[in-house]
Amino acid sequence: MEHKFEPLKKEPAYLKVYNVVEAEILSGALKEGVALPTEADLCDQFGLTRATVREGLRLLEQADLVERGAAKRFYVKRPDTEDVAASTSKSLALGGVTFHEVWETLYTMYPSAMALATRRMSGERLSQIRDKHNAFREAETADPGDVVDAAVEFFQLIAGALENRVLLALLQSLNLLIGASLRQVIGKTPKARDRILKAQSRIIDALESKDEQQASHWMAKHIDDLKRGYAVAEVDINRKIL
Amino acid sequence: MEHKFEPLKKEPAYLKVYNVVEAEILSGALKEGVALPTEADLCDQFGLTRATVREGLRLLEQADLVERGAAKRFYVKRPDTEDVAASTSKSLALGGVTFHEVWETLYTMYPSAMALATRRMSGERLSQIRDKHNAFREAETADPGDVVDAAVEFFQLIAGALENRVLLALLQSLNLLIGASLRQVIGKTPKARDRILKAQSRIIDALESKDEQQASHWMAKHIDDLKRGYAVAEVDINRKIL
DNA sequence: AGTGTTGCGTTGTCCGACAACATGATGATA
DNA sequence: TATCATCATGTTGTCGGACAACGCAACACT
Repeated sequence: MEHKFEPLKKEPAYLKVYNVVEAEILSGALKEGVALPTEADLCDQFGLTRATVREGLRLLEQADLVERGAAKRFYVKRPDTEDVAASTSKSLALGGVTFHEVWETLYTMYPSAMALATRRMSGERLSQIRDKHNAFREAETADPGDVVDAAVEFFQLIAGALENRVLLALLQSLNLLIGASLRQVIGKTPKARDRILKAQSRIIDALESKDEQQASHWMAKHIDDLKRGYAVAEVDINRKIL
Repeated sequence: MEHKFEPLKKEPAYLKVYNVVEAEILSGALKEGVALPTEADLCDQFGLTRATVREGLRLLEQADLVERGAAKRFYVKRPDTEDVAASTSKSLALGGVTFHEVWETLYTMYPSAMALATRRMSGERLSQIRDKHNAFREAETADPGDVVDAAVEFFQLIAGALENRVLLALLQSLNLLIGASLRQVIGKTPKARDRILKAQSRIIDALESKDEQQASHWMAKHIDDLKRGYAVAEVDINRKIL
């Protein structure tokens, strides 16, 4: 038996730049908000040329680990749930997921999240939700886009009430996807606004009376209703959302 | 009241490269698997120099939209759920989520996913799960790392059985996080292996008899058990997993 | 106060160059 | 003829230096 050697990796220098800086951020050596050295300084410290260092910086940029700040300098930034959700949902949408997959995920996750949301919902958040709901009701907008925005925002507020960044990130991704998919059918479903309003109202009532089962129940109904919207709009539920 | 103007943005050329190529991939003009033009060709086509084009390529690379293939060329690639999950979980872990947040998400999502998994589980997948389970049982490994791997793989197989890429991507992120968090406590929980084996066995039984409620129930128990592991290992559940 | 001006540091882009490497063609050898 | 070594070519990774555009701060001016 011969000894097997690992294919020794010689990662390009620009990747090393990325890895080193990422590790420093991870380890806490580079704290959030501090400015990265200028490109010229990085060149000195790494012993590389600007072209190479800059390629590494592009990787950091795309990874959302740094952010352009004052004077175009880079500042360290830990990606927040919104960034994570945005890139996740973008990749998924791009990957060609179907209406059905999005809907089913919604149907699987949200009702069970509602139990937690009901327990953890603060009075402050609840009144915020109620306010948004009322604003949506009173703004008698005919613009389908506004309806989608209001529907998605409702989900966002619920997700935020969970006080859990992991759940939040996952549900936010989902919310973006549901927004993208709703946008494609909302124009053809005239009664959508009323149905959404009614569903939200029932869910809010359940939240106010701290009734976990009712909250779950009406959320499931709400999501089921969204599915009916696809049928009304006559979109094939197995079509890709993009 | 003064009129407010949008801050007019002039994106740098390397970003334009990224956006243009991304749009081409999205629109389908660049199909998966086809090779990107060489850097020199891209320079000609965009009217830019290699340094600039390469910065754009680094963005595409980090976004997982292209992949190095034969002869180091770039090939178009739509990100699959594994890539999405990896970057999602990495960002979250980096964002400093706690053991409790990860655990709570598991507890919220998996039991309700089990109902769907039970319905959709194919005989083939089920026997695959059973095989892995038996292999884990018979490999009387003492290596804590192997135990974690087996536990995570079990979750992965369940998630895969859902036949839903959105759910899969979300649960995969979660699986990576649970792996990372388990790795930190498994060494201090000597009975973990047995408890995990027993839990898996019960879940598999429920899956075989197509009993959704039992599957949900034992999965909830399983996850609850994982939480007990944190207590045994005396880790503060509100600590960050990294 | 508010408004030019000037200067400096930094980033965005360009040019040209070369070594390292993979691929495919060429040629030598059995 | 088949196999293997060698070389030419194309592509990427890295380098060095260069310059324009831009942001910021300090200053001078009204």
